[in-house]
Amino acid sequence: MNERVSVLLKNFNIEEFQKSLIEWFQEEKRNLPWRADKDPYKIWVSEVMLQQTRVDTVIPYFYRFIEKYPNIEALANADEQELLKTWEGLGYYSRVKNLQAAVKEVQTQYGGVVPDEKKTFSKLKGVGPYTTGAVLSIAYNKPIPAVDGNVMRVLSRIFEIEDDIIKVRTRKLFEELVEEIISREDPSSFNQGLMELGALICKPTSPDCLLCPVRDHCRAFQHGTETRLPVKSKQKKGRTVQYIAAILLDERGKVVIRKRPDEGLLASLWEFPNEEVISGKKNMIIDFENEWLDKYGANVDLLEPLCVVEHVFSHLTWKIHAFVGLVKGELPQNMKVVAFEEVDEYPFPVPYQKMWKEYKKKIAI
DNA sequence: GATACGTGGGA
DNA sequence: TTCCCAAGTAT
Repeated sequence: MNERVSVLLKNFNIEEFQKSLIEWFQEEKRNLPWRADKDPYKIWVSEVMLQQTRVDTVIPYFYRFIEKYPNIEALANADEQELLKTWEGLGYYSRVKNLQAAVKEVQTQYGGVVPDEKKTFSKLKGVGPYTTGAVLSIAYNKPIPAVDGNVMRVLSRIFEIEDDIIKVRTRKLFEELVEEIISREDPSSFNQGLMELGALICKPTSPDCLLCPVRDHCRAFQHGTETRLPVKSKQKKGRTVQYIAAILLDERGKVVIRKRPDEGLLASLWEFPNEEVISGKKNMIIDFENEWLDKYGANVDLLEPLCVVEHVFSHLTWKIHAFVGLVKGELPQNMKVVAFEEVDEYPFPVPYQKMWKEYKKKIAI
C-alpha cells in the first residue's frame, strides 16, 4: 500500500464507514432514470452524459437518447448528424462521437457485450479512469474506484486531504485511497454512495454535516474545517474572440449554413457564416463583404444588424455580432443552402441557436 | 503537466 | 454581475 494512504488510514474504521455509507445510500438514493435497471449500456450512456454535467440537465437528454438508441446496436448504426442533433445543447460534443466509436468497437470486437474487465473496457474511446470504475462497479459490481469531483470533495473532508483537486495527479491519490476502503461486497453502492453523498449532503458550499451518515468518520467535521476543503486553485478564464456572423439569404430566400470542421471546438456542428473580427479594425461589415468577395467570389450585402450574442465557454468567450444579409453567387463546399424550416434539423451550438431564435423573432413581427 | 473542450444554474 | 462550477477525457 502507498505509504501516504496507510498513514491516512490510521485509526480509520473502514468496516463501520462502509456500512454507514451503504445503508444511507440504499435508504436515500434518488430515483434516477439510469437506476431503473442494470443495463451496462444505459449506465455507460448516463456516465458519459454526466461528465462535467449536472444531473438535472442530463435527465431529459437521457430519456430522449435511450428512446432513440435503446441498445448498443442502435447506437452503433446511428447516423452521426442525427446523433449530434440528439446531443445538441449538452456540450462537449466529442463525448458522443467517442461513445459511438466505442460502441461500434463493442459491437464488432466483443459481440455487442460491454466488456466487464477493466483492462478491456478502459481502452475504449472516451472511457477514462472515472468512467471505467463507474460503469464496471455499477453494472458488474467490480471493486474499482470511481473518483469524480464529488468523491474528491467528500474524501478530502473525511481525511482532511489538502492536495489541490484541480491537479490531475491528485485524482490518483484518491483512487489509491478508495482502492483500500471500497466495499468488496457492494462496490456499486459504495461508489454511488460516495457520489450521492457529495451531491446531497457533502455539498461544495454549506455541507449538511448534521445529516451526514459518516460524520463520525469525518476529520474535517471533527475539526470544523469542512468548508475550507477541498483545496481547489482557481481556473484562469479564457480570452474573448469576436465574430461577425450573418443569416444570409440567397436569391431564392434560402438560408446559408456551414458545417464546422470535424475536429476541435464544436466539431461537426453547423453554424451561420462568420468571420473573426480582428480587434482594431473598425468596419467589420465592409470587411465581411470584401472577404466573401475575395475568398469565395460571392456577393454579400449585410442589410441590418440582428443582435449581439455573448457566449462563455469554459476556456474562452465568443462575442458574435449578428447581421441579416443577402448573398449572390457560388458558395464554398462546406456550405449548404437550406429552406427556412429545414434549419432546425441540423445540430447547432447554442450561440447560433440564439442567433437563429432572434432571427425568427424578428421576421415574425 | 497544462490546456482544450460546452452549457445552464446557483450563490 | 460575476464567479464557480458539474458524475472527465484526450492530447
